Amino acid sequence: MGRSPCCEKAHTNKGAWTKEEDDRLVAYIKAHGEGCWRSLPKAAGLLRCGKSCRLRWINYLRPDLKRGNFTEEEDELIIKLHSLLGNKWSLIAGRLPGRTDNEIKNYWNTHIRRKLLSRGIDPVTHRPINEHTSNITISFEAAAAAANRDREENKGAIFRLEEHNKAAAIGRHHQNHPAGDWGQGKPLKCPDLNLDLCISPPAPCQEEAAMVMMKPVKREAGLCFSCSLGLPKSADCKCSNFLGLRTAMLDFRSLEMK
DNA sequence: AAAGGGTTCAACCGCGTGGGC
DNA sequence: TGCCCACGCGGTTGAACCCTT
Repeated sequence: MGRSPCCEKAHTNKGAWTKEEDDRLVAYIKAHGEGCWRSLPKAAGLLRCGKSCRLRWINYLRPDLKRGNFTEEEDELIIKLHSLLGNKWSLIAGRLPGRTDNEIKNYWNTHIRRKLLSRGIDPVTHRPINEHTSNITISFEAAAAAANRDREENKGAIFRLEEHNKAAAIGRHHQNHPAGDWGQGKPLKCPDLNLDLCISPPAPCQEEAAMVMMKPVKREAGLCFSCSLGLPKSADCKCSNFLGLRTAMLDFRSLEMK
């Protein structure tokens, strides 16, 4: 027994949307707002399933969509976020106002993957393609192991810093790789965001960080350009945020929350 | 000009999750 | 506590378009 279908497929249209269908959907949502996708098609007089309506609205009809080509700035931000979050397209989209997860996913698969490959970077691991693949550190699954290995390699220095930061109930953003080094022809290293994701019970201010993470970043909301891209702080930077996070210990479970 | 292969992207599909009962 | 339902997500598909020969 399979899962029951989300709608009565025999009486629904499929494939490309017509102008008339678009108009009906837009008019209905303008009048009644988003939500109740299952009942929306019938109410709006559309022969579509709710899922299809939702997707059409979110990916194409929403008035706040940016559309048009991605900028270099957006490219680099997507790459950095992907190295941090993996294929969490909705989370990545949440950091790019006006862009949808579907759009970013498609753009990644068609443009950025190739761009990274041409730079000699594995788009999955964000490591140089010829580097030994056992050193993957970008996934959440590997984060704890990577943190341990980093501690070993740095003879405890990072660990002490972590302990210090834990005590101060703030996270870490110790970073000393010039952003310009990345992808500029030198031996390529993965963009070392150095977020050192840790699995730990939330400290008091983590909840605040989690709340911040649930909302899309608006760059004008106190983030300088460098911080919004995850680059090292500039001399005149006064931000206490990184990628929309307060510099708190980042609990990856918070990242998953919406 | 036409054929064929490659690319892009809108849309679909199935599963996981969380809330309500 | 367990079930059901609706929603949201990520992977996949396929039609339309583009490019090369």
